[in-house]
Parts: sequence; C-alpha cells; structure tokens
Amino acid sequence: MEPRWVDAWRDSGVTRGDPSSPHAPYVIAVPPPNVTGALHMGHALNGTIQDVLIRRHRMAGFETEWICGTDHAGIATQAVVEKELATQGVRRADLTREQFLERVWEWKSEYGGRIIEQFTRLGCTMDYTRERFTMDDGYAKAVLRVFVDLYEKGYVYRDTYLVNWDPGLGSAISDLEVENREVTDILVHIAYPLSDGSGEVVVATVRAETMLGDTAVAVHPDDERYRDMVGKTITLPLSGREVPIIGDTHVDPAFGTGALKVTPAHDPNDFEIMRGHGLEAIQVIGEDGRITANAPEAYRGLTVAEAQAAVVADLNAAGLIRGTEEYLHTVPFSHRSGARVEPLLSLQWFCDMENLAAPAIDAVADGRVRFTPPTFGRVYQDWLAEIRPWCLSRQLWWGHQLPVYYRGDEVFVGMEAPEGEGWQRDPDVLDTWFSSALWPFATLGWPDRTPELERFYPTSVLSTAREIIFLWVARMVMMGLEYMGQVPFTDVYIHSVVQAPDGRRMSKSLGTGIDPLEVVDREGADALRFGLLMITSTQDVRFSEDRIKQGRQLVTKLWNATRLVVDRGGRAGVAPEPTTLGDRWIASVIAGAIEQSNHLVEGFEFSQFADGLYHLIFDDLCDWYLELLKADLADPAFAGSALTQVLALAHPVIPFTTEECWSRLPGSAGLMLTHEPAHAIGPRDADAEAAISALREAVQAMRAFRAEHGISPRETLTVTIAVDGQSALPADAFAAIAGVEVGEVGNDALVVPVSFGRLMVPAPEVDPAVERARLEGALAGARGELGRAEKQLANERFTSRAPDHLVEAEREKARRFTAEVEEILARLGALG
RNA sequence: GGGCGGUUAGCUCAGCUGGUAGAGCACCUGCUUUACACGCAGGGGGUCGGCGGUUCAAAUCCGUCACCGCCCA
Repeated sequence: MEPRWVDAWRDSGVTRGDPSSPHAPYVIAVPPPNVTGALHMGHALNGTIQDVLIRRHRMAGFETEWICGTDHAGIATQAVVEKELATQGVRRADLTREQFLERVWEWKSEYGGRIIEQFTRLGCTMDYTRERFTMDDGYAKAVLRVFVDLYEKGYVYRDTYLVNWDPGLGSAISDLEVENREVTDILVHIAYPLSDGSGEVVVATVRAETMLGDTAVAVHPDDERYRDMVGKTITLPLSGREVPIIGDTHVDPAFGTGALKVTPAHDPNDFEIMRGHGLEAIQVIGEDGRITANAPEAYRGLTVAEAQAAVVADLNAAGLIRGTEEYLHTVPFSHRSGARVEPLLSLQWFCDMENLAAPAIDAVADGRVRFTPPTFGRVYQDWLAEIRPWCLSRQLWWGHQLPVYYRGDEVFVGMEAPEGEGWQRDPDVLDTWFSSALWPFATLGWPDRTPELERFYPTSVLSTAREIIFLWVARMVMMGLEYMGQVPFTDVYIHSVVQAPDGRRMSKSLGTGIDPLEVVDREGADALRFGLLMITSTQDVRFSEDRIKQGRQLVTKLWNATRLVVDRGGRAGVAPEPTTLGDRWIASVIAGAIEQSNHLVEGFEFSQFADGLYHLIFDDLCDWYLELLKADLADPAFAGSALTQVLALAHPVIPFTTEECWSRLPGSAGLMLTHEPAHAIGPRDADAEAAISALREAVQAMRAFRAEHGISPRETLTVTIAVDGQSALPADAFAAIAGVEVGEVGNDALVVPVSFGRLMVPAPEVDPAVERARLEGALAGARGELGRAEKQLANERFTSRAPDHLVEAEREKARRFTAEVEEILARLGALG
C-alpha cells in the first residue's frame, strides 16, 4: 500500500511550494546527504522529524517547501568511482581529467538519485521537483562566484602554510576531517652537540626523521638546565647544519628532556614557534610522503618509515642515541583515508574566517538563530570564537575547480578565464563544505533573485545531527549572513544520534548498522517513523526494536478502530454537536490533545508528541470512547468526526496508515495530506472529563474486585453506589461497561472504596481466612496513607507555609482514609 | 588539560518552572467479550549513583565525590 500513497502525494502537487502563494512560507532545506550515501538510521530519524514539521505546517495552511538534493562529496565520490574503475583494471592516472570526470557523471546519473529515492520510502514529502545537486551548473556558478567575491574582499588568499596532508588521499584536508587518536610510539632521546664543543643538548622525539628539517632547538627561558645555552648553536647531526638554541615560553620544561627540536615544516607547534622567532622552515618530507632533496643525499626518496629507521640507525652508529621509551600520545589520522596525517608545509588557498565568524556568533547571541537544545548554541559559539583559517583547496579532480589562473608569477581570479595566452588554471578543487555552506540560498537560484529565493529565504528550520554543527550549520550561517544579509534559518534542531541497541556506534565496519529500509520492509514505514520519534531525546539514544513494535501495534490498533467506527456507521464529513456524555468527553480530550501537540512540536519535543498520540489512540479512543460507542452511549456520527480529528493529528507521524484509514471512512474526500489540521470538535468540558474519570475509576475498581474474588466478567453483579456529595458517576455507563446492575444490596455487602464514595457489592462466597487476609492487607494500606496524611497535618510548618489547596487536599485525604479504616475494621469485626 | 552530558523498575528510557515516581518491553494471573490475541483485563516490581546543604516539602535547586560517555585541545 505504501508506494500507492507515495505516488498520490507526489501527484497531488502540494509538495511543490508555490512562491506566488499568499500564505506564509514554511521552509526546510534538507541537510544535503552525500551523493554516494545510502539511507542510514540517522537520515531516517532526521527525515521523519522534518516530514512531521512539514506535514503539520502544510496542513495548517503554510506554503511549505522542503528543499532536497545531494552534496557532490568530492573525496567520497572520487574514491567510489576510482574503486569502480579499479575493478576494470583502470587507474585514475590512466585517464585524463576530462575522461575521469565523465565517468563520475556517468556514475552520478546511475546511482546519484538513490538516497533521495530512499527518503520517499519513508514517506518524506520533499519537493522532488526542485531537487538540487551541488555540482549543477547553476549551483557551481554560485560557488565560484562566492570564491571570487571572497577573494576580492581579501578573505581568500593563497599562502604557504602548514596543512593536514593526507598521504593516503594525496590531498590537504581540513581540521574537521582529522581525528586525533591515542597511539603508543617510541620516544627517542637524541644528543645534539653544541657547536662550540662545550657539551650537548638532548632532545626527545617520536619523529626522528624530521630532525633532518630542524631549524632550532627550543628551551624554556627560565629552565636552569639550559639558561646558559640560549643564544648558542648546535650542529645538527647527519646534515651538519648549525641551528640556534632559542628560549620560548611555550616549551614545557617537564616534558622529555625539556629541550624541544623545532621542525617548522612538519609540526604545528613548531610552525608557531617559527613564526614567533623568525626561523626558517625546511621541508624534508614531500607531498609524495618521501624525503625531499632538502635532506642529505643518503635519505632522499625514502619513505617516512624508511627514513626514520635509517636516521635512528645512523644516530645510533654515531653514538648519539641517549635512550628510548614508550610514549602514549595523540596523533592525527585522516577521517577520509585512515592514514596518519602528515603535517606539511604546502601552498594552498585559504579563507580567513574571523570577519565572517563575528556576525555568525552575534546571530546566535541575539537570538536570530535559536538552537534546540540550547546547549548547542554555546558549542557553536565556542567553535566560531576560536576559528582558524580554512584551507579551501583540495588536490582532487571531482569538485568545483578553483576559478584561479596562473601565468608565471601572475595570478588571476575570476569567473571567466583571463584574456591572453599562456594562462593555466589551478588544478585544485574546493572543499565540498565550501559549496554546501551556500545550500540554503544557492538551491533557490542565488545569485539570481528568483521568486523562490525571494519567498523561501530564510528557511525556517535546519534539523541535523550534532556532528554537523561545525561542518554545515556554522558555515551556512556565515555565508547566509554574508550573501543574503539574513540568517539562513531561524531554528536549528539538533536531533539525537541513534546508536546500536547495545550503545555502540552504528557502523557498517563494526557490523552494528541497522538498515532503516530493512525495517520498513519488515514493519512498515509508519512503525519505523513512530518508533524513531519515541526514542528521540536530547541525549543520544539506542535504537529499539521494541519501540518499532509499539509503532506497528499503534498502526494496527488505529486500523481496527477505523473498522469498528465504519461498522457502526461512522462517516467522515459530518460534524454533529457532541450531545452524549461520551461524545462531549472525547471532544474535550481531543481539544486537549491538539493543544498539547502544538505546544510539544513547537518545542521540538517529538517523543512526547508521539507518546501523547499513542495514549490518545490506545487509552482514550479505543479503551474508553469506542467501548462507550459499542454500548450505544456515543453517537456513531460523532465517532466518525472524532476519528477524523485523531487521524489528522496523527497523520504527520504515521502518514500511510492515516491515509489508508481515512480513505476507508465513508464520506472522506481528498488526501489526509491536504486535509485541514486536527481541530476541536467540541469545547473543553470539565464536567464530562470528571464524569468519565469517575467512570474509569469505578469500572477499574469493579474489575479489580472481580479479579480478586475470581468473579467472571460475564457474571452480572448488583451494585449500590453511595457517593459523597453529588456524584459525577454516570450510572448507565457504569452499568454497561462494568457489567453490573445498579440497585439495592443487603447490609452484608462488601464495600469497594472509590475516591468519590463507595460501591457496595453483595458478598460473594468467600473463604473467611482469605477474606481476612485481603482485608488486613487493605487495612495496612489505608492506615499507611492515613498515617502519612496525619503526619503532614501535624506539622505546623506545613499547614502554615504550604499552599492552601495542598493543605486542604491533605485534610480531605485524612477524612477519606479515616472512613475507609473504619469500614474495614467493621468488616473484619463482622468476619469474627 | 578544558568543556558538555549521563547515572530513575529486570532492560531501554520519560519525568518542563520542587508538592507522596511514569511509559514501552519483560514478568505473574485471568480472558477464543461479534474492531483488534500485533488484543483485553488485573497484578508484582524502584530508599530516583554516594554524601552534605537550601526548603514546610528535593528524582527535581545548590555543593561535593564516584563511575560512564561525547566534544575540543
């Protein structure tokens, strides 16, 4: 049944937002999934959340637009295509760039629509007619234009700087693509002889081979051991260069020997020291991961590992190794290739972020962008406050090639190639995140002032995962402010990370992943959607098959409820006034549920919203209202109307089921999707709620009584109702649902206490011993309650300081349990 | 090292501005009640991580300790 509704929704046309609509817009730009990706549980949760928001707003009359599409994912896509080529025995290097890109586009046209297609199976009503891809012509133009503009503003520049070089990939990567992991290495202590022959300085390092590029030795200026050496030089073993000993307060005297070898070209800290002291940097490791010509001839061309072994061996032979020890420290690894990152001095394009970051920090500080949960706003601000220049260039073929041209020493940056002969375009491409930063407006046609852009920017909500705050959220805000002058979205909702049931990360490599589409096949999309919403929280959550099962049961229950209402003659499209008690009550409950839902969804409290629907359907609608209907105590026409509202309220969460139920209700017209939102079909009614509450209590008390005495539910009992004051208990409903006759019973009747009085039931044949035990249990309970109430009331500070209504409630309770204790004592006395 | 979050029933988790603890699953008992056994009804089960403090009253606020996560360096 699901594909049928997917088609019906798409064909309805309402998933395409109309920029000329007079209605207020409500817009979500999906965080663009990686084009090589497959739908995982995080996507499924996020898709559900966004669809709930979109459907609710669409029903409420907003002009909704859910922008969808994919990200070209430079590194991942290039890797996928290279892997595919490898199976045909082709390497990328065998092809020209143009040939390779052709293959990538072929791949994209075949597989690139997969993940968006998968979202449809979840029921997501994205605007598939406006699907965008970050490499589309129009989008690419926007990307290059921003690059050129930032260059002209002086933010983008080319510089030789220490970057995170990924040797596995052969490209620079950004700080955010680096993962620091703990590794045990061997710390080698090396003696550097002073040039004047007056002694030696011992340095400790795990990267002995980098000593070939040392340009200083640094010590703490206050370190007694080395104070006299500052200003002297040492003669670097193996290469024979003379390098200075400098004092720098960044050196930790307690670490190692307290003397630090400085290799600015291959270590971030050393690079900073270089800038502070005007040292030079000597690059001894190249982009190919081999020792460069700047090193002594013996080592040139060796890999890093080979060079390390050779250097240690040679130092050892020279008697300069002073010791080794194991050393646990954190080391950068590439998130992309898994390779150990090589900090490398490299000529790259950078973007200075400070001027872009400041307004983005303000936007959150002054509330133009609101994070939910709010704690992530601080995470965002802290990161932006310490932002560093962004390395934009990547040494890849797939991506937005830099609009930069060189001729000798000349550099030209522009949308079009420069006039004249001999210009060479920079082969590098832009970091993929550079293009996704423009997503909220480049998808709408920017830089053209399209009607879509005018109408749908800024978007309303960005719903995404925590790990995306830096990658997307912050950059989208910066770019949105810079190019649109307005924040790209007013709300950022950070959803839970869905972990495996055992609390580990869901990951393919660990074998802990659960495929959402497999769950859809097995349990249905609605069950998955409901289950995911139920587990959602402000914390990370564990995937739970039980919650999915709960969703499936909800769906089945609603389906059966619909059958009952139809059988009883319920119809859609009629909305009578509620006249019976049951109708007045369910109308009141629905009105309350709608109010509550609005409040919860506005606060992004999805699990409570789902939980409320579950209880509305199971407890209120099915357990009580439909039972009243079956007992002819509610109006079937009204039941149709009530069911319609429940379907409308639940539709955003379980769209397939609600469409199906709605379509089976006689008199229904159109799709639930295009339905008006759930609305009250009667007023809040305190009297009706009190009456049904009394009914529930009395019925439950009688059921418990039957269970206790082993009396079958089919055996009709005669019950006398004795109430305090005026009773809210509807006797007819009580009789029908509890299976009793209301009448007079004899003096030896048993008493079933309820909060508003007593129910008296003829004593069944009982074993006196069993009855005594039962009564003693009840007595202990009642005395316990009474004791607690009396203790509270005896506390003068409580009676004088607590709010009056609480004190009064306590008095009422004391009265009630006093009476109950007396009843039970009398009963025990009668038992003898 | 800095920051954030968690510790509540056997399990997974809710409990917003303080007023005698809830859900789902699991468990026990009874039901082929003509919408539903993917169901109905009844029931057992927690001194809310430890210690201190504020308050008439603390799972809830404050402090502190322990353990477990995550992020940043």
